[in-house]
Amino acid sequence: MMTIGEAARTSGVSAKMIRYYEETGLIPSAGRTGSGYRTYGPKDVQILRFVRRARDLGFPMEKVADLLALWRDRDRASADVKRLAQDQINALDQRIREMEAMKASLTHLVHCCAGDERPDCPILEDLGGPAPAPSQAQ
Amino acid sequence: MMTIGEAARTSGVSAKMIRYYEETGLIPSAGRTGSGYRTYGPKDVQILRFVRRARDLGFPMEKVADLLALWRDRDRASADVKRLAQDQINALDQRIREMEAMKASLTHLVHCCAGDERPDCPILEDLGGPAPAPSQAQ
DNA sequence: CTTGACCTTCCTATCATGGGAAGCCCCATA
DNA sequence: TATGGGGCTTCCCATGATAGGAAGGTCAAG
Repeated sequence: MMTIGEAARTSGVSAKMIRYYEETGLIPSAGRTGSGYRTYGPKDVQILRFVRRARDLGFPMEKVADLLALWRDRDRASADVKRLAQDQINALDQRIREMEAMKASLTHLVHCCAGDERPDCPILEDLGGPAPAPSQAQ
Repeated sequence: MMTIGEAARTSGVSAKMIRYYEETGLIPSAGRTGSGYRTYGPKDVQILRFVRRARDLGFPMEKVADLLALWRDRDRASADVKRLAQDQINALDQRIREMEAMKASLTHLVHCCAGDERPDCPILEDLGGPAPAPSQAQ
């Protein structure tokens, strides 16, 4: 049995976050010593490490909760886990594409900008330019 | 002169956000009618559109403020603008790389998972696995 | 018994945005 | 002129995941 500080060090989850995860119900409430200190065993640390790794893969906490539930369920179907993982890949892909689009726009603008001591700048001209014509789209 | 609602529609920035930008000093305080309604002219809408576009390129509000300052400064050096844009490209690149790494890990795990009705799942095994050996790194 | 490290709870902030309530204002129409 | 509906105002709250800090209790080593 260890204190929250030791559990934090061995799991890679900060003590702050461990308490937060407990408060929100993501993880079960830790045991307590007579004086109120939380206590953690190897199993608890494993759960925390699980959460940590799922977060490192970009899963939002809600999905981490789903993964934890499947992990605990010995009768799960691996298809359910795989679907969660695939959904997360798709979500990442979506965000990557959005950022790639931003990057492409910026890269174009940067290539058009002299980048010298003169004030003329196509980047600012683009940002401050007129609204694109609505082109009578219905 | 238009109301905040019209300014929102023509600039693409919500009325909520226009008030927030004003409150935080990103944009100058709007004029007011006798009865307290904010008023916006074409110049104000142009500023709002500028902010909107910079945000669409992923600039954090702090950098948007820097861009606005350069935009207003007729003696700016385009090099300063270009540097901000390049920094933003680098920041995007960083985040894209992080997400690509997550995606690669997940893709590997997904390929290893049967995805059927059986409970055996390498994804969960990986998440719940033991801590990687510290390998006596100093 | 003191000291310092650790634990507890509670409150605050972040970043950018949306939601909603309570109340005032403006305009058009009956 | 009265009324109704939509728009405006301010103020408060929530998000998601995390960090910071204050005030106070606890533990262990010296």
